[in-house]
Amino acid sequence: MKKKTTIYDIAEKLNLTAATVSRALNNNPKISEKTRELVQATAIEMNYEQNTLARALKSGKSFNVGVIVPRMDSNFFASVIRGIEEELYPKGYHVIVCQTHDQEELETGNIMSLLNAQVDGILMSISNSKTKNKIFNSLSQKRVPLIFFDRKKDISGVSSVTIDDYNGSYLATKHLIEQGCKRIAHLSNDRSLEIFKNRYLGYKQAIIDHGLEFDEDLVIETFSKVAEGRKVAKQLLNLASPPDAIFSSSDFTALGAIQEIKEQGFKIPEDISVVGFSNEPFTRFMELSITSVDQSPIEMGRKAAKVFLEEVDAKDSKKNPQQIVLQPELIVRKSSLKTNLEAI
Amino acid sequence: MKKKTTIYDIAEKLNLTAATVSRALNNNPKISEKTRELVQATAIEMNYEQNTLARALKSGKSFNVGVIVPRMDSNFFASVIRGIEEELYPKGYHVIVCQTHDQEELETGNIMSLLNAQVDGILMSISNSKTKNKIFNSLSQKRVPLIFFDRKKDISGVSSVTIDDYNGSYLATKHLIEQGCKRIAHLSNDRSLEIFKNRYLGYKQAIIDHGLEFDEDLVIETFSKVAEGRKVAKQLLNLASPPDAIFSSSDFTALGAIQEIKEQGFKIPEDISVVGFSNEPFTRFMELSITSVDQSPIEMGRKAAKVFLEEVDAKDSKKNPQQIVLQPELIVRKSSLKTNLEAI
DNA sequence: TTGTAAGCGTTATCAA
DNA sequence: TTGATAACGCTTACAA
Repeated sequence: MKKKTTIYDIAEKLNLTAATVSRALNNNPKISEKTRELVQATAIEMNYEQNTLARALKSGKSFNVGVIVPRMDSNFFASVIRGIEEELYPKGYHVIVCQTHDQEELETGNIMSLLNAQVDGILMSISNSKTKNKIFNSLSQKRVPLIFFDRKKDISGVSSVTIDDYNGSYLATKHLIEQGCKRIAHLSNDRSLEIFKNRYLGYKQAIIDHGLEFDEDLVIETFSKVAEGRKVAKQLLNLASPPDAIFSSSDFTALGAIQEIKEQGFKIPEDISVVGFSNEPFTRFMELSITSVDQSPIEMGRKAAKVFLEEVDAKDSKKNPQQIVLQPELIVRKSSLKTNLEAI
Repeated sequence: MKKKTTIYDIAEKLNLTAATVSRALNNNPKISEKTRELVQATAIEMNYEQNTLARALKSGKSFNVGVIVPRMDSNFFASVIRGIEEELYPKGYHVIVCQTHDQEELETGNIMSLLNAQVDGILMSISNSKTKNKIFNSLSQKRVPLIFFDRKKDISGVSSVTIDDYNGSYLATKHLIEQGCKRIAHLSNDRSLEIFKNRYLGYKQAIIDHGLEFDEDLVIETFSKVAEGRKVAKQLLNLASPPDAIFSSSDFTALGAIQEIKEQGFKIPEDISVVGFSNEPFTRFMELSITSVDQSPIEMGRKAAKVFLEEVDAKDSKKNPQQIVLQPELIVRKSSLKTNLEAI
């Protein structure tokens, strides 16, 4: 194996010491311009590449950050990761992505794996399962910055970047009301997670603010799968007084609901309007495009990465945890737009 | 900061040396059973965690492998990554995922980044652009195993795990012929990539084998975007003698084609049948579900990871590059299944 | 401005 | 079976 060039090789060739070479390479001020240029030129000539492992061992940093997401094949999370990459690559960091598949064991396991891999920080969106705080405490003990995005937990001292789910939900529900809908059902999700709790609350408040009757029977807790959406829609359609609109906290359940509604012969949006959440690409591509709430995931990723950079630089000084909240945008499409407003 | 426990701490507490502790922890045979148990118990008690960085520095390995994919938000690549994870996590490796977004600069940049991060190997699916062989040569010079999956390049000494695209294509085309289609168009893609060349060739051969006329005008090269599918379908429908079926090398272009066909008032599959490739989840979820070719991505990932493990263990001994080819499966759905065969 | 030397946490080699 | 020591490649006081 062709040995890699080290700073010793450069030092030897130039009759200097490794220390000087190291300084020259790192643009340390305590060095002459001439030496610096000579060293840097020689480094290029000899194909020198820094051994990041050694630097990491010495500095205690790995220049890797871990990103933990429930899954990476959703457009939302993939886009957040993209945003994180955009911000972190230029700073010399690498991004290790792990998926939890919403399983608590995997979530805990991933955190431990990443810690073991010496990541300099963890950016994560927590899973549905109620991961114990214990593991997060061990993170702060080790002084590994933890930043939540999208799905957070309230842990003191931990920063987060989320969207205003409450407002997104409020906007979506208000839109349905303005389209003339009177009995709006809500497909909720594990409300021990803030995002789903807030989506529920925003929905509820919009109903109340507009003088409609809030009916708890129209709120169903399910989870983000197409098949679940079908199942739940079936339940709703069987009610004595079925809804004339469904606002889902997930695009996937919205899709399932749409399939079921159409199959039972109802028209969308005329009979029943549907709105989803997340603005997954398929909501745009469907024959019946789906109204949804966009969460600006790239922006979310970039913001989370910036917070990480601040915290990792802050070292031992007291942390000022930030709670950044982005504003969502309602994208109106066919599934809820009644062109003739006679329905009102 | 609470200092991490090192083997020195354990050694000190037990009046041993770090070397002995290291041996005990690594189940080195040259140690007494008693010491081993004592050390291991103490390690647990003191919350010892191995510093993988130091181990990496010493061994020259990082226990990280890099995975490069065009994008991670397609079900296909996400599933391959899942397969790789399943195989590699138990062996103590971590997986660093990078996306190229089909840009050559990013592809080259990612490889260099990963090398700089000291990955022990790279598993990749190459991008559409014609990445220069130079970068791959530098990989083999550094003795970093490179394994291609799905989208490969023929480089001597490099292993690959692919599916039999030729056969998948052949099956899909044959299926359309059996459904009574006579003029089958093919949406191709950059044929400098083997997968798309093979899908083209399988299609062509099936046409010829079944006595149909092969018409080069029915083959259109495009790229994997929904909007492209629409555009290309428009072209095809404008032909003097339009096709009665479209076999697309991508589910995304198939989807676009379907949108356009329906918009122009044709019926699917009666007037025009459509088959895609990759078995993305949306092909199943659409109101009009789409026939597609499944590529068993998880299996592909696992196989690729296994090849990596073999190569990384082989050390300096001569490599025996493997070319593993998996068999695809045709999943027939509504977009091509004519229930009444009167069309024949 | 440059050199010396210690140290980051391991593992491997040699000696005891 | 265990201990002492060097080495992996780099950074950084401290000394010159």
